[in-house]
Amino acid sequence: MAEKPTLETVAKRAGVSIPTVSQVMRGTGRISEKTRKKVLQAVRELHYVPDARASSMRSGQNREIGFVINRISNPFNAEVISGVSDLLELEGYLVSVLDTSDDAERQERHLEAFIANGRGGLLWVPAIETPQAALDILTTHAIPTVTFLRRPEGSPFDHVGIRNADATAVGVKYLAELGHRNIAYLGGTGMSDVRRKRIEGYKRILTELRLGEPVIWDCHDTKLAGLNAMLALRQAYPETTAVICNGDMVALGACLGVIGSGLKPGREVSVIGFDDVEDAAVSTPALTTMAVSPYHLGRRLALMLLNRMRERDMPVTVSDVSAELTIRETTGPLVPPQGRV
Amino acid sequence: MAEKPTLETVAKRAGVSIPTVSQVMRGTGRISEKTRKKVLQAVRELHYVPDARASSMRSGQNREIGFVINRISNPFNAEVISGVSDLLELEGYLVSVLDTSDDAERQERHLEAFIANGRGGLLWVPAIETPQAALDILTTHAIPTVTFLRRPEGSPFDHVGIRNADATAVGVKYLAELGHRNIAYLGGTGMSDVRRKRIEGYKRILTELRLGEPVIWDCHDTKLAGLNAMLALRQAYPETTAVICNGDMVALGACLGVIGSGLKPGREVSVIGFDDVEDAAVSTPALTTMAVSPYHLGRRLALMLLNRMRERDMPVTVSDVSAELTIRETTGPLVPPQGRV
DNA sequence: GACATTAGATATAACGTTATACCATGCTAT
DNA sequence: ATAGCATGGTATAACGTTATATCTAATGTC
Repeated sequence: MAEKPTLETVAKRAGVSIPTVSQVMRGTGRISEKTRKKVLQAVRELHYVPDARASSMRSGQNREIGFVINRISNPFNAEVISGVSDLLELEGYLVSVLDTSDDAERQERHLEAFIANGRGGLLWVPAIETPQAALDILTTHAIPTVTFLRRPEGSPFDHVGIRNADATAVGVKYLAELGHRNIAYLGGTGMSDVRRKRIEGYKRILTELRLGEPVIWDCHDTKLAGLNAMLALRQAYPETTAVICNGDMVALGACLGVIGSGLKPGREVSVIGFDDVEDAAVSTPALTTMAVSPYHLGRRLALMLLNRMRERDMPVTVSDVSAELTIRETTGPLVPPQGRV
Repeated sequence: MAEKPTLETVAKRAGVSIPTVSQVMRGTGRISEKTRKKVLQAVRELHYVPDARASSMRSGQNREIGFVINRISNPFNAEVISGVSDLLELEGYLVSVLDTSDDAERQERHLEAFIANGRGGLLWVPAIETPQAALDILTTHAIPTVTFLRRPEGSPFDHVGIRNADATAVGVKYLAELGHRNIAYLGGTGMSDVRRKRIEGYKRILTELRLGEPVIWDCHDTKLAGLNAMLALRQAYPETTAVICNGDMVALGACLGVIGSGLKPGREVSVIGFDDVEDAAVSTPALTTMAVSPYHLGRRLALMLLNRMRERDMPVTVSDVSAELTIRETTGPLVPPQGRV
C-alpha cells in the first residue's frame, strides 16, 4: 500500500537532498562514502526504482531501443532478435519488440508510439507497403534508425541486408548444373524489396544460361502455404523439376507437397530454400538452402545502430552480406521423367 | 533540422495557448470548431507527436503494455503474442515484447525497466528460476499483472494457464487404451510449474491404470533436442512403445528420431505432443497432440489484464483452460515387437 | 593569518505534459 | 439593467528527474 517511492522519498529517509540521491544512483558527482552507504540503504529499503520517463525526458537520453519487425513468429526473425538483444543488452540497452504483421497501418501506430516514447534508436524491418510518410516522420524526429532486410525506395537510413539477387542466381545456377532446365521461383506475395531483388537475380541467371521462361508462383511465407503452392504449381507446370523458394518455411512446405505427391525431394523435384533456419538442417530430407546466419546478422545490425547513435552525422552505410549455398538433401541431379535415358 | 515540435511550438503557430492544444489533441474540454481546425492544421504542418513520457508522467496513465516472455521464438508463444496484440491494440493499447530466454537475471532487468517506464500493465511468463524478489517488486510498485502458463509459488497475481495435469492424464489414458503399457514422458528440463503439473498427471494416471514405472526423460524444447532425446531414450528403455511430450517441438523432433531409427511414428512408436502449434497438423505424419488454441489463449489473457487494470482491487482470478486430445497420425494401436500375435 | 582551493553537498530551473482553477465574454431571464 | 449561466478559452502548478550554478566547510599555501 506504500506510495510509489521517488527521489524525494529516498532523500527524506536518508536525510539528504534530492540531487544527492540522484548522483548516488548514477555514480556521478562527489559523494562521500558515508552518505553513499546511507542512500543505498534507503534505496534498498524502499525498493526504489528510478523513473525512466522523467530521466529520459530531462536528460534527453533513452537506453531503450525498439525493434519494429514484420513477423515475430518467423523463426528467422526470432533468431535475429536473439542476436540483437544479446549484443545490445551487453551494452546496457533494452530491446523491445513490436510486431507489425506486415500491416502498414499497424506499423504507423507503432512508429508513432515509438517516437512518442522518445526511444533511443530504432531497428526496422519495414512493412511491405510502407508509405513515404513513414520515412518522413522518422527523419523529422531525427531518430537513429537502421533498416533491416528491406530497404524502401530512397531511404535515408543505414541498412543491413542480404545480397538477394546474387544469392538467388547462385542457387539457380547450381540447379542448372545439376541438369534442371525448368526452374520455378516459389513463394512471397506482393513486391517487397527483397522479393524483387531475388526475382531479378532469378530472371537474370535464367536468361544468362538460356533456360526456359521464368515461372513465378506466389504464396505466403508459411509451411502450409508452401505445401499447397507446390501442389498447385505442379498441376499448372508439370514440367517443373526444381524450385527455388522465397524462404525456408515455404521450401519446407514445398517438400511436404512433393512428398504428398508420392515423390521425393532431391530426386524427382529439387528444392532450395533461403535463410537456413534451425529446422532446415533437422527436417527430413534436410533442406538445401541459401544460408545466412540470422544470429550474426542480428549482431551486425545492432552494431550498426550503436555506431549511428554515437555518431549522428556519419555518412549513410549500406551493408549487404552474401548468402552461402548450403547443400543438403533436397537437391539432386535431374532424373528423366520415366524409364532410363 | 527543425527543433522537435512540442505543445509550445504548435500553440505558437496556431496562435493559441498550450492547454488549448493539449485539449484539442485529446478531444476534451470545450473548443470551438474554428480553433480546433487551426490547431490541427498546425499539428499537421509540424508533424507534431505528443510526448508519451510527459503525458503518462503527468496523467498517471500509460497505454503501453509489456509482455515479458520466456522465448519469443517458440511458435506457441508467437501465436499467443498475436492473440494478445490483436485484442489490446483494438482497445488502443500498444504491446511491446521482452524476451527473457528463461534467464532469471535478464528477466529481472526487464522487469525493472518495465517498472521504470511506468507501463500500464504486465503480461508475464515467469522464467523458470524466478525468485520471490521478482514478485515482491511488482507488488510494491502495484503493477497490474497477469501471469501466463507458469504460476510461481504463492503468486498474488491473476493467472491464465492450462489444466496440465488433467490433459496429460487424458493423453496417457488414450495411449493405454491403444494397448501401450510402457509410456515415457519426454521433454522439458528443470521443474517449472507447468512441467511439474504435467508429470504429476502422468504419474497419477500411471498408478491409477496400474501401468509400469514412470520414465521421465529431460530435453530442451526444440526439435533437435527432441530428436536426440528420442534416440537416447530408445537406447536406454527399448521396451518403450509410446511417449507423451512436454511440447509439440519436442514431439516433432521425437518423430524424426523414430523415423531415423527406421520405424514409423504411430506404428512401432506412438507420440503425443502438447500445444498444437501450426506445424503439428502439417508435418508428416501429422502429430497427435493435446490442443489448446494459443491465439485464443492470448485473447483471454489480454482480457483478464484489461479487467484487472479497470478494477484494481478485484479478487485474484485463476483461469485454467483444458486441452483437447486431437488425434492425428502419430498414435496407433500397440503392435507386438515382431511377428504376429 | 589572509587567501585560494577542494571536497561535499544543495537550490533552482527546466524537460513536455495534464489537472485544476480561473477569467473573460455573450446570452437569457427577470 | 443586472444576476445567472453557459461557452470558450487561459494561468498556474505539478509529475520525477537531471544540469547548472552555488554554497559551506575544511584543507592547503605562502
